[in-house]
Amino acid sequence: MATIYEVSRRAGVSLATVSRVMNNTARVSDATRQKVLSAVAELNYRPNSIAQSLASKRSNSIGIILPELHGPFFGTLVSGIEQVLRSAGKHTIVTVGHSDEDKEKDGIEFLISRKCDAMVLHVDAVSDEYLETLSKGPVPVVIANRQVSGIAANCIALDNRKGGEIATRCLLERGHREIAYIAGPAWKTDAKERYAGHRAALQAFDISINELLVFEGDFQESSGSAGMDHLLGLGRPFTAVVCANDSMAAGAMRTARERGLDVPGDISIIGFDNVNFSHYLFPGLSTIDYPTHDIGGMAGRWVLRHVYGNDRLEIRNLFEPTLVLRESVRQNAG
Amino acid sequence: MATIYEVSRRAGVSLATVSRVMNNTARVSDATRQKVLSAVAELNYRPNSIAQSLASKRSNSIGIILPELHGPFFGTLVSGIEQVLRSAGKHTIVTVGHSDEDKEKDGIEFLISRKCDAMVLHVDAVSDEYLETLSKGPVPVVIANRQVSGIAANCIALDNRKGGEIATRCLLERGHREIAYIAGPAWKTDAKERYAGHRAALQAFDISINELLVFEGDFQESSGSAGMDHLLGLGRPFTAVVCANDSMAAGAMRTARERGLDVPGDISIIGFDNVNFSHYLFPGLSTIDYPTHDIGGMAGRWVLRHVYGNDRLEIRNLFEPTLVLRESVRQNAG
DNA sequence: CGTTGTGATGTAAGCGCTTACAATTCGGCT
DNA sequence: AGCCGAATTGTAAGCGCTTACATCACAACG
Repeated sequence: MATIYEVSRRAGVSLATVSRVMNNTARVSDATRQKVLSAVAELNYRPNSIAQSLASKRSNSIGIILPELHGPFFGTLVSGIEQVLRSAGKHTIVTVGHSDEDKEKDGIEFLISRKCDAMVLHVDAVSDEYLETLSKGPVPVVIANRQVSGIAANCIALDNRKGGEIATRCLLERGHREIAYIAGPAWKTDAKERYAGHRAALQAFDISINELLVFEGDFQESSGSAGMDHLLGLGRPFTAVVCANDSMAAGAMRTARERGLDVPGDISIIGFDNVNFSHYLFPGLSTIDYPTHDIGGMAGRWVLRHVYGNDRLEIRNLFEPTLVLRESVRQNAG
Repeated sequence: MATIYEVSRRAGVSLATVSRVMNNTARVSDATRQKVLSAVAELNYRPNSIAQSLASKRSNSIGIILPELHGPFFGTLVSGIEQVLRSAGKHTIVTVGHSDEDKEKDGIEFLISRKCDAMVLHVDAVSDEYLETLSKGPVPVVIANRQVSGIAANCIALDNRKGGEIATRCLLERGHREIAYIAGPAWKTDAKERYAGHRAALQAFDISINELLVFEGDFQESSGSAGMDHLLGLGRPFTAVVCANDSMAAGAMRTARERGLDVPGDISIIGFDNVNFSHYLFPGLSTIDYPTHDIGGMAGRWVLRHVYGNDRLEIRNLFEPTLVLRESVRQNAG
């Protein structure tokens, strides 16, 4: 591979000049620019970006850390980030944290050692304090899908609470009064907030929460099934169930059908996330749209703005969830 | 951030010695090793991997290029790659090609300039020749989910043809004789092979292909719906339809139901890929399992073996598809 | 006691680029 | 002609590390 040195020789100019035309970092006369450009073309020269990074202390790469890479959710998120960053000539280094504190920290350390210009973090095992400290450090941090109070400006998230509220309100407005809830793991922030939204909606309708009708799942389909089983076994009547995410809703729906219930005839179900498969379900799953791609894109814009100085970019920190109404929810006949 | 120089000063040894203990690249007495290690700890030193790469001409990073990042498929693939590479201390740079020739080439150029030690490519727009030439170049290439004849050893793929055969055979063995086919885009290699498998299976049962019952879709759900509409409009009887992927199968299934047909009562449907949502469908979709995660993992192993010299690793180039039987396929009563 | 071999450590030359600073050129004025 | 400042180009010092090679200390040996 040709180096900048060979280009400079062939063009008959200095290293610095070549560097300048490559990076458009200073005025160069048209004549020399042409000489350089043709030397570049002849030698098929491509700057070694590793060397560039070392010399400029800019790596032009952004680290991303996610809980997982498979599944419908995170791919969409990375996709959003990558798209805006790539179009600005930056690139992404992706690594996973498996929702494990050590692995998450490890991944972060790794990205730092890789001299990323910034990091986009989607982590759930490390503490808020850790993140606050981290954000004081040398490498800028944007936190996706989590709100850390001390560093709100670095967070790009969905208003989960409002989402939870909308979901339950949708049911209430359709006449449902006995509403069960299949929650996410209580230690996860988003799960907590969705649940808080649920309670707020009930309260707004002057309905007291029946703790019996709440089941704590783990965001997996199987726990949706288990939750539905549990709820049905209670013998307490209910006409609708809110699930804290679509996977659990799918499990719940399946189990309800297996128990001979009709959805939405006997029971309405609403999920959360609007993942890719939710409209494939039968009946189509009503849910709360999670603008994952947009949130990813916004995280990318945040970086462009705060790290690469593109000040014209508007940043929004909190995204609004919206209702997606499909067949799984129906007016309560009772 | 501390540099190796500061560590060497604090430990009272030379740069080289610090480097040696960091990389375990030569014998160092226990005493000095301890001195170095504690200096490292005190300064919280982390090698600058950019500088390492420049000096060693090893970047310890592997480039990945994919058509897209969202959707159920590619996330799983990256996940497989990342997992095995990460556990070997390597990392991944991900970029997308959008199935567009220029973008794919651009992405590849980018990864090369980034001095990746190797590239894992999942591309469909560039030509076989381009890939063959590329593989002769300085950076090793492994090609996922595509078989390029000249460089078979660099390809990790699924036997799509056999998969197509298994799908159709599954229907044939259950008494179906009038079998429709909703194909993928004819210019995609995998679509072609799956279709070839379909025809082979029919042939093995001495059934001649009815071209009328073949519809070319584009792998999207909507074209599955369109395909089903088209087929039903033909007025020719058929008792089963093979879809070249699950998304189209989902569309076909939905449309069949909307037209008042029972799946699998009136018509059996089988898909291909076994994507995450296929078991969420109602009825559960029978399909051909695509071991995406394993294929990704194998691509990672290929790199470990051929680039980092881990010779003990076994490489398999062709993966066998397997049948996943769910409710959408039933014995033909007629 | 001088040699020699061996293991441990140090020295210093890059890796390919960026960038502060110095040098040069050149047009416009007086 | 002589001078000045702006525009252009060149020089060279790093960026933080790896690694070939040199050096050193020391034990074993004849």
